[in-house]
Amino acid sequence: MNETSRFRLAESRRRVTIRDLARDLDLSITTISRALNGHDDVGEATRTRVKDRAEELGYRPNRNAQRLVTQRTNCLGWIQSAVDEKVLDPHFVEVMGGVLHTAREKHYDIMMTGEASESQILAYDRYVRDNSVDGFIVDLPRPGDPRIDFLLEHGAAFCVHGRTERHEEFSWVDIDNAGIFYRLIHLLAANGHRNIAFINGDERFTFAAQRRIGVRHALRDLGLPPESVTIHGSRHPMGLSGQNLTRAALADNNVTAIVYSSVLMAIEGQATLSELGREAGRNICVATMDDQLHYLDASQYEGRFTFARSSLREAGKLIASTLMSLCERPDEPIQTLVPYQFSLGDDLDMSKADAAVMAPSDNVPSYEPANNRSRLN
Amino acid sequence: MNETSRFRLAESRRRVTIRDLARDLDLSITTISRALNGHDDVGEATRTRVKDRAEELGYRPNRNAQRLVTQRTNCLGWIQSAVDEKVLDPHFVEVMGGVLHTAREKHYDIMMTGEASESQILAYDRYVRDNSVDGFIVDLPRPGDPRIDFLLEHGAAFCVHGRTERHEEFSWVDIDNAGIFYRLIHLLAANGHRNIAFINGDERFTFAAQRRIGVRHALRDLGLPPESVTIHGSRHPMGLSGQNLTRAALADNNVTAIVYSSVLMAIEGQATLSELGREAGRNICVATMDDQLHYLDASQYEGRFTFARSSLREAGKLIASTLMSLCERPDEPIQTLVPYQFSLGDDLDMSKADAAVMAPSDNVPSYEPANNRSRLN
DNA sequence: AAGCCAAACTAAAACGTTTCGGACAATCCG
DNA sequence: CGGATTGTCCGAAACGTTTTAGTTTGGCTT
Repeated sequence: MNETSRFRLAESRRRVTIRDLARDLDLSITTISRALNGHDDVGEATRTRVKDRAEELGYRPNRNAQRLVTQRTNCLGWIQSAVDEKVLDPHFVEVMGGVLHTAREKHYDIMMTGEASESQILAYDRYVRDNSVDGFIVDLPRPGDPRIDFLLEHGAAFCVHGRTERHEEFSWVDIDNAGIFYRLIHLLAANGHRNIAFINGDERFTFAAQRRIGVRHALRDLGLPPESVTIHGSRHPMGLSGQNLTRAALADNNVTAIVYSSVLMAIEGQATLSELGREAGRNICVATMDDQLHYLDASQYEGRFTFARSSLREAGKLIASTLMSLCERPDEPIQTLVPYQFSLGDDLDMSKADAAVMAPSDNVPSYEPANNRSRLN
Repeated sequence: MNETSRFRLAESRRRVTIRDLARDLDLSITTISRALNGHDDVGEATRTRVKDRAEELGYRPNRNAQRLVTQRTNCLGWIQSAVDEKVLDPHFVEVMGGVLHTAREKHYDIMMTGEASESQILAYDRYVRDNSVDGFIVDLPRPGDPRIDFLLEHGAAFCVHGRTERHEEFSWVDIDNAGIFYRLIHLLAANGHRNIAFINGDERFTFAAQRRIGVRHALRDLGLPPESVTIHGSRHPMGLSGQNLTRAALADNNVTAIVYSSVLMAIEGQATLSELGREAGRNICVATMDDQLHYLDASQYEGRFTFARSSLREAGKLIASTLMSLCERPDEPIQTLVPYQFSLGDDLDMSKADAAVMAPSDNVPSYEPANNRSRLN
């Protein structure tokens, strides 16, 4: 291959720019731009001519040039906290599926980054300042989460999956964690269960802390002693698997019901139940949150388990659409409660419970901080 | 708040640019840039002065301006095929954890996008042309995968997690799927198992197809009839859960061993085994691929299961580093086989098997296409 | 026929960087 | 002491868009 042909190849490989297109069509760059972007000051004939030729030549506007001049990126940032320590879990992909789905519809991309927890805030800071993204998705909030303070401080657009303090001030998508578990306990109690094991998620996160609060309030309102429900640690850290936790829960022979915070743990626990001669729906009552993890097939246990069902994928879709509309016109915070439904096992009877309490639709989105310590400001 | 103070606020909120910094330090823009980027034609005194002041003012170079002028984005594209139909599964997050970890180290971000399968190639095309990313991660290749042909055609940088046809021509990270399952069958046969159930992954993907080939070759080399191993469909589509498949496998009472393609299925199947009065390691032999899913705790089954263990997270790290070095100097394809180890259950004896066959270290990276149909070109 | 208006188009500035080619001193060498 | 060398710094062009503030053209009024 001689120099000339190599040059030609390189030349032909060059990406076609708006200038090339303008020269080719003998029009100004301005007209090309405005034709392609649908402005109304360009004739219909010209517009189709431009569009057709652009298609033919495979012209794509350079995203970075666009972003530079418009100051908008059409990218949503999603910073993964502590990729090493934190376990990206199966629930996460479910949310991500929803986010990607809806983001794509509006031609947004997701910019994802892992970050050690010490440098977390720095990562947000960097992205805010260097024009990498238009807004942020914030995952798994904790009580007093510094990310939220930071983002509010800097006036950045963001949507939180979950709630924590200051939740009136920012946009979020969440389920009624407290309410769901309040009602689950209520339902179990109404069906005669007085010795319940509760296997919660990681209570350093607000979602799990809220669930525990829901349980506590249920007992209080039912006038039952706190010991009616024993709490069996969280799924994390590693080693506290569904199997282990289930075994620990059933060490007390009086336990008649187990409430799981995740269907994944419930399924893991199944083997242990069998080994111990327990059968869900017959001699042990199993209730669990069902996040509708696509990969798992929870329908297997329909009728044997009691489910509180809510779609994490749906939550992901809502997070994305919330954040995108926030990026486009940031006015009031947008706050969405994702609905859920109960699906009872054959061993439970809904009619025994107070209908007014059980109806999720009557629910006033309840949230209360895990503790009342005054916030730093 | 009056107009003036509002203006001031807005003004002070303006992101600081290199021009601001230059004016502030009474230096040229060029010098700022070169000082910050470590060029050697700027005095040490000036360099520290610039760096300190940049830090003070919180200056961050506008990424989009940088990307525009350098023609490099420091972004890796990861296009998720068919977010709706394809199930983003727990294995995926594990790989992602590794990718994010290593990408972050070298200051790369991951640009993620979901795309319906019809428009898949279009999405790659767009990203290639519009300067969105420097290279691509390609997931879950299938036989004759059009994405690979396309990317080779366009000379784009990419790294595939897995192999398929033309694997000599591109960069990949993979495990020896065929070899692993070849040896697993060999091991089981050497320990007297003559009726084995194999629960494979989705055979539309090469990883699962390769595993099946490994099984077939093992039987051939051992001189055992093909019926010695029955294949029980894949995990997908939905509804074929670990429970269902395990039940189907044990419908044949003569089955003495089950080989799972994923530890997730193996764990799901545990409940079913218990129900059927089988106990792993005692009256049923369970062997499984263990991808070291962080969220699961497979150590529970140490000694009862036989594991072929390989880290998906490690694979993710390798994918990222491969792709990044490809982006920086694209020369020869980089091809990496991720190692694995066996961890035998107490019911199996390694010494009964031919050591020469079992040693993974002796393995010649084997790959053969699932079928021999000639490729379209 | 002059003036006006709308429709269709465009030149040039701007976005915020990096880099090329040079400029200007101070130092070194013979 | 003059010329070459070295160490620092800088002006201007370039990257590929969008947008502002027009200009041109032709038809329509009156």
